[in-house]
Amino acid sequence: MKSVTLKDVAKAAGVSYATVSRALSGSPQIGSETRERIIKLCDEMGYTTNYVARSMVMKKTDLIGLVVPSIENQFMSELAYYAEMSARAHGYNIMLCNSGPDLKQEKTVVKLLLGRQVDGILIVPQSSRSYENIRAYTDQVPTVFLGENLRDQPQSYVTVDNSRGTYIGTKYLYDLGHRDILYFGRRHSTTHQLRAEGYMRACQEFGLQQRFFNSDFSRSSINNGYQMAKDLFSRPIDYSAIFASTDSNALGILKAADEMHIDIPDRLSLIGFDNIPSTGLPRIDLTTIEQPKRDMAVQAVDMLRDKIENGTQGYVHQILLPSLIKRGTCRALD
Amino acid sequence: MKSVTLKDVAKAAGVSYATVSRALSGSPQIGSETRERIIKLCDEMGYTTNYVARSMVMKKTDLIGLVVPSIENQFMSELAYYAEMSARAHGYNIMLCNSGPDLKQEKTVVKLLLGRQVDGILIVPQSSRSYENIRAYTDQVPTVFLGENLRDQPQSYVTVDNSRGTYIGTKYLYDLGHRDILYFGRRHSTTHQLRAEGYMRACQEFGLQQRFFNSDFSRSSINNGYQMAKDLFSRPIDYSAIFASTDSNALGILKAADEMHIDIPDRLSLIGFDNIPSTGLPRIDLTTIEQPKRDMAVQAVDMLRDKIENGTQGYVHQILLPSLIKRGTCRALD
DNA sequence: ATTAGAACTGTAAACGTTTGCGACCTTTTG
DNA sequence: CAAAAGGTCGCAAACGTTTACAGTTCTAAT
Repeated sequence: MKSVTLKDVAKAAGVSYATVSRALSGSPQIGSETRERIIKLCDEMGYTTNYVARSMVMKKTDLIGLVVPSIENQFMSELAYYAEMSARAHGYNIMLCNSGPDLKQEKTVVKLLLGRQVDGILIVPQSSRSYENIRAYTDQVPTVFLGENLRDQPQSYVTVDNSRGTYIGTKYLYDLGHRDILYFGRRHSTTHQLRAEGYMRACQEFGLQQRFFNSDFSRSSINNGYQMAKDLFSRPIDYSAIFASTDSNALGILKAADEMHIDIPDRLSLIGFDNIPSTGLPRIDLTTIEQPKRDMAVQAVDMLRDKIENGTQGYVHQILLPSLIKRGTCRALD
Repeated sequence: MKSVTLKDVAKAAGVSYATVSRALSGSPQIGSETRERIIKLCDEMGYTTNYVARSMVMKKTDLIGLVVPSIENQFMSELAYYAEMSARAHGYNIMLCNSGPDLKQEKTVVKLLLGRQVDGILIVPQSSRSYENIRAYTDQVPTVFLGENLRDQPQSYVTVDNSRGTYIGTKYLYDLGHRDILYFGRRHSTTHQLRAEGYMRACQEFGLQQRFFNSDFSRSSINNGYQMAKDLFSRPIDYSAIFASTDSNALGILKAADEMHIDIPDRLSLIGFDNIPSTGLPRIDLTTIEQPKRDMAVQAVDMLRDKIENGTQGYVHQILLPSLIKRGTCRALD
């Protein structure tokens, strides 16, 4: 359990431990025979450099704190996957924290990460209020927000063009012949406001009536969508398509529709948003708007690295393009 | 960006920094007025203790390395979620590493975690060979394996009773009247060998013929299952039920069956293993065997904590009970 | 008044690195 | 042949904590 230190190999090599350190770090002021001898010895003795000691003097931990509301969420776990891969490829490790449902815990874990001396923080915020929530800390450490649009807050973030996503989605439905499109979802967070805006813009452009059905749940989940959809379907269905603000909601709608024998897509077309893996499953085959999660993740760590390594001070709002994934839940009318 | 240290608040309080440290750690040998004054001051000055410095002297980082093949996998992200929550509740933070598909990278990240001085490692192994793969490191740091059965290797692990899982699954099919049950999946890893064994045991007990269709893919994914199932369904279907060794495979089978108009469950009953969230989706509604992921995760961190904090030396094999989740893909015959 | 003891606080070492600076040795140059 | 230059290497400080030990002050008892 006792690990071998620089001092140990120095003693074995008959040099000072400064020399060993330099040999390992490839300093030019070390003779090549000495270097090779030392490196070989390190290998034999199983030396691995102690990163916490190194962090101490370097004032840099090569650690990125990743805070997500819940890693079991498909959207976030995919972001996390690409973020970790990309970070590690650049020498950083990820410290993972679930911020759970409440803002208090989000604040707690950010504070905790600060104590851990992370070089930067990558955060998938719980809501648009997260910015206010952790503002006290964001000037103490490079931070980039991921997945949520913070509008013109003075913070770096990367997100998709949510408004454009719903726009191209409704345009798609319009082109399919739909004239009565219901928008299903909440509009509390900025992200969802923007999604609603894209729908509204398309409606205006194509001369459609704007019709909203708002979920009052704070979190969009399959079950919440299901509950709301049951309510929705208990009333007359005088629309031919539903645009669900998230895939989770769409899945809930799908469940309710199946239960109430409302055929999707024959009776009703349905489109979601996010393109979480579940939407591609057999029988589900949900038409949706893709968020380029991989690009989002790697761009976010690139931005963070830039802040960390170059001390870049300003903030950048990176808005990536969503795309339409045509699958089986939308049908052409007539 | 410059953070405030013990020395800073010591100067402000007019005491030595040892006193501040003691006040914060609740040492009994500090006057209560001094303590409160110092604590208040720390608050005002925004002091947070530097964990890397603390780790240096304490020889303990309160860090647990979590290595999973891929965090985007639903099974693993759920394990990770509960593991992180439970770990943090006990004062530990999680360092996340994806080990990817190859053993080399698994070894690399474990080594990396060692350099980071983690107190322990929680690993969801890529296969049963992972034990051999990282054996060189498992005696340098407390380690527990999660999700894979290592049989009687001298290592701690927590897993489900895989054999029992397939046993109760086939028994369920038998009770439903099925007499020709095909087992679909590979048998390379120990886990899958055990699953096959449970099926075989049930077949023997109920006098059924054992019928295997082996996937030769090393990873079970929806697409691999789909490819194999297309092959399978191109031959005569002289069985009434399929036991898929994983939910992913089952989902692939479902897709192929739908495409080839083989009705599930009417023509064919289908049962999976793992109970990943996708199986509960509308229209999917896959009958499956549940792995108690939450219990597995918290038990694993409990075991790890025990090793870390009490220096427990032996190893324990924790085998949890699987359970049958009855859903819509199995039908009673006649 | 002296002192034993308690209560509190300060000093300094230690943890394992990195790196500026100085020292030594060898080689080259005038 | 002397001295400058260049190539190697060691010394020691620093990073921010924790904690054993020593030191100081104060109370209370003799």
